[in-house]
Amino acid sequence: MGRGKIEIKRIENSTNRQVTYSKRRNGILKKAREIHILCGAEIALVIFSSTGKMSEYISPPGPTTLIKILDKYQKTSGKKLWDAKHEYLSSELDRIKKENDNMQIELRHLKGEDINSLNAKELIPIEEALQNGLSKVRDKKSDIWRMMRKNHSLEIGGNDREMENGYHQKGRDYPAQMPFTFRVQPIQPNLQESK
Amino acid sequence: MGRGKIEIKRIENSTNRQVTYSKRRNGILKKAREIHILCGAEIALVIFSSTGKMSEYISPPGPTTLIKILDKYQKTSGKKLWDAKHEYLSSELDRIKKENDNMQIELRHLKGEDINSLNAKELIPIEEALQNGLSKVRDKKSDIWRMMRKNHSLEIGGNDREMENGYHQKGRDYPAQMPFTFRVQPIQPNLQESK
DNA sequence: ACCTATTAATAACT
DNA sequence: TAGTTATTAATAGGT
Repeated sequence: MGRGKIEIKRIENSTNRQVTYSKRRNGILKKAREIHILCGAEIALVIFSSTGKMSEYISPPGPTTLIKILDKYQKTSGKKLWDAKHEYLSSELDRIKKENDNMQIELRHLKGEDINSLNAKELIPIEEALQNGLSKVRDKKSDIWRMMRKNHSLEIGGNDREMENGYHQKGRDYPAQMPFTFRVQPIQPNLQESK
Repeated sequence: MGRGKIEIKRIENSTNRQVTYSKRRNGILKKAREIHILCGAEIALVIFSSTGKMSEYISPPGPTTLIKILDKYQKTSGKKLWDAKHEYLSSELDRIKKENDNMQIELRHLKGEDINSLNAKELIPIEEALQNGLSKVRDKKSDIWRMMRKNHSLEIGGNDREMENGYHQKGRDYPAQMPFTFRVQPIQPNLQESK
């Protein structure tokens, strides 16, 4: 497409090569834009001229588009772009995500959620775990209760300084069934998030 | 350049779009090859069709060319690629690790572990959760049991072949409180860590 | 940079 | 999905 046909081989005349580069680069960038607009393709195009000047066209505009495209490139082609460290991070992430999912499931089961799909045999260990946990927690609570009565003090836990005010009702009787029902206290922050 | 001029805007007809994509993709790949050969440009081109199919053209052939081009891209443009990716992975990892830790703690507490440091007030929600979970699991087990009795079959779960030995004690009475207490069975591995 | 003859790409059709 | 062709688009070589 020009005043004459040319062979596709390196242009030796350097001026000519530059000119051709410039023209064809514009052509490709335009084509890239067009295929993106016309066909919704995602496209990442980076060119360096032989003199080191860079041009780029990267399709859905956005600062992370190139990264996303390169990520997809890796997954699709199987070729590695990021180094070993990144690989390590990626695999760690995958591993922990899986662990997370498993814990999520176990937690839900212990809370009695999502158990409709389980059969009796699968329910047994869950029930045992719950029974076991419940015993331990109740024992612990009883321990604490006994200690408090023995000391005639209501301090709970050795390091707990927030338990002072209005709390020394010595000799109060607690019902046997539910020895502790604290209707008191500044609300403690949840257990969650030990950072 | 065709039987008619077209506007550069998304082609709505999907078949048409697909055909045009295919043709233009070939066109761009050819142009990319040509500018590389004619002008000695380095070029990295990755395209994904809207259906996710990838095509690429990467110029001086070689397994590390893309990486080199992207390195140059970073230096030339000042935009981060590796670092941005790295930072993203790191923060994701941190976030999920925290989530993981929290679940770990909650799980251990539900199992009655690591509860010595908890005070009575902290034990209450745990006990409630356990009580609640236990009820739900027992209800579910009862459901299953009832269904099984109705069907005059002791098969537990459709695919369970390990339920044979010593198990068909027809007519055994189960105490009302604890309809199922399989004191049998190979101990099931704990739920933990399905890897 | 611009011009334009010529080749190359491709839109519509089969 | 792959070929054909009329037409438009890109561009080589010249100014």
